[in-house]
Amino acid sequence: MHSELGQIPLFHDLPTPIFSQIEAATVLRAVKRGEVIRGQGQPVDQVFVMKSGCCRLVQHTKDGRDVTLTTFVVPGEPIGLVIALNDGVYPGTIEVVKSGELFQFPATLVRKIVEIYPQFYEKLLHEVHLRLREAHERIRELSTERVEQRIARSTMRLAQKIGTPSEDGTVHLNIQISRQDLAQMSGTTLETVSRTLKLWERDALITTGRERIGVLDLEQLASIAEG
Amino acid sequence: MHSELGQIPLFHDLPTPIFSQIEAATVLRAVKRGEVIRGQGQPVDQVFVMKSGCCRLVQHTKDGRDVTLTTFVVPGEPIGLVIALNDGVYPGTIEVVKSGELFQFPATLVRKIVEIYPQFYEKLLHEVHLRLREAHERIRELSTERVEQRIARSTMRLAQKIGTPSEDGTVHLNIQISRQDLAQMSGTTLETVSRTLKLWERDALITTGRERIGVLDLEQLASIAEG
DNA sequence: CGGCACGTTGAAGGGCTTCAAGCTCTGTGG
DNA sequence: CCACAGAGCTTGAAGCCCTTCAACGTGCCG
Repeated sequence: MHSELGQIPLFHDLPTPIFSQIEAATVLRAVKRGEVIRGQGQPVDQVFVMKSGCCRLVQHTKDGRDVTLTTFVVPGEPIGLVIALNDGVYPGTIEVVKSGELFQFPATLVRKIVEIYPQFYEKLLHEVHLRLREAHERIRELSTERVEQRIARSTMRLAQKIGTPSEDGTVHLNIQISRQDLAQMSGTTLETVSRTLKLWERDALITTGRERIGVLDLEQLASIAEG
Repeated sequence: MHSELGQIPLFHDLPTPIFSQIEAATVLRAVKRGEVIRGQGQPVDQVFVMKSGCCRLVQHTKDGRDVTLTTFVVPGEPIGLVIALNDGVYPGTIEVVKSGELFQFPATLVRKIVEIYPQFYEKLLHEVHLRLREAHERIRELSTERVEQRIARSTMRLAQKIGTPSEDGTVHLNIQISRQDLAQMSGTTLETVSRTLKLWERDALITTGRERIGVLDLEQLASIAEG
């Protein structure tokens, strides 16, 4: 089976024997927008690597509010690999934001990889470290910044992670994203997001539509984010 | 030189040659409350492991506000080891909260450790993973919870990490901690912390004093944290 | 074309910040 | 030893940012 798993940087340096073993156990799975891959609190039995499309990690609170923990998981990035090493559970629901495909293989294989090839730890460490930095950033933002700044930052993060520039200079967020989604990423409410986007549209910073955002003036958005 | 470095779990399984090399390069450094070990943005030249006392990681914003990123770094925990692998800079100021001692050795040695003994990655990965979980928790709290809840959580986290129960059932936070400090950990202002602590004291949940907090009723504090 | 999810807009109000002034504790030096 | 300075703490008042609730648009799909 030729799964194209070898194209993922995470697996580039793996010795052939273990790589073949993973490849043999890997399923390529097509997922659709809205689909829930794994639920919050579920044991990590299978792990995933994005091939195309994208996902997010959402944490649900007792009183029914949702918080998006990560910026979107894009192709090449792993889901659950580190937790698999600790026999842990998913800290939130893995939800598909943009239809695509993901590689899936049993969590037990992760431990086999690092046993045979401990350098694999380095890649995982790098990945987790990046997410920690990002998390720290968000803690600072949530602690000190105003809502409008935080929405601006979320928008910019999206633009740089999944945006595709079109010929007219607009950065189009090539994804369906609702006011509610942005609110969960910024620690605010959908109403406030709606009002804020409306203001920005009036000032020609962005274009908006139903579950659609286009960034016109990234610089001014950045200046809002900075205060 | 007998540095007691071997007592740190992080270094338990290290092969003798590399351990000796580290031990030889390690300095035991006494630090006092208020001392700044390394500044935000400074390259990671030296790395540290707490031996006694404790530290915190504080991020400074442009407009002069401070945010405490980690709960306190307690004995046995490392500072800068992961960043040393990426030739990075300190993401915030390392500040001593309680006088004590820390081990210090050159950042370049960290790469040597993992080259010779890649399993060391596992320990680092575990450490970073714990902090990421904690960071995600705080993001959820900051996004969805009221100030009083967040102050309650900060207080409880402190109690469980550095608290020492005394005979009368009080959990004494064996550390000097100001209203301002708690505010930085909870994403609020010192005035709000002051008012909140006063309320709790009136209701016999805690005792307070200048830079001092004692927890009387951990359960009720928990119920406030939960809403 | 009707239903439904998403989005807009208004009004009310509250939680928290901000500013300000005064108080208390602690360590220090005369 | 005591006064004093300074850091930490308390308390009040004003007000704003944002949430919350509610009602009504609007776009999309079967």
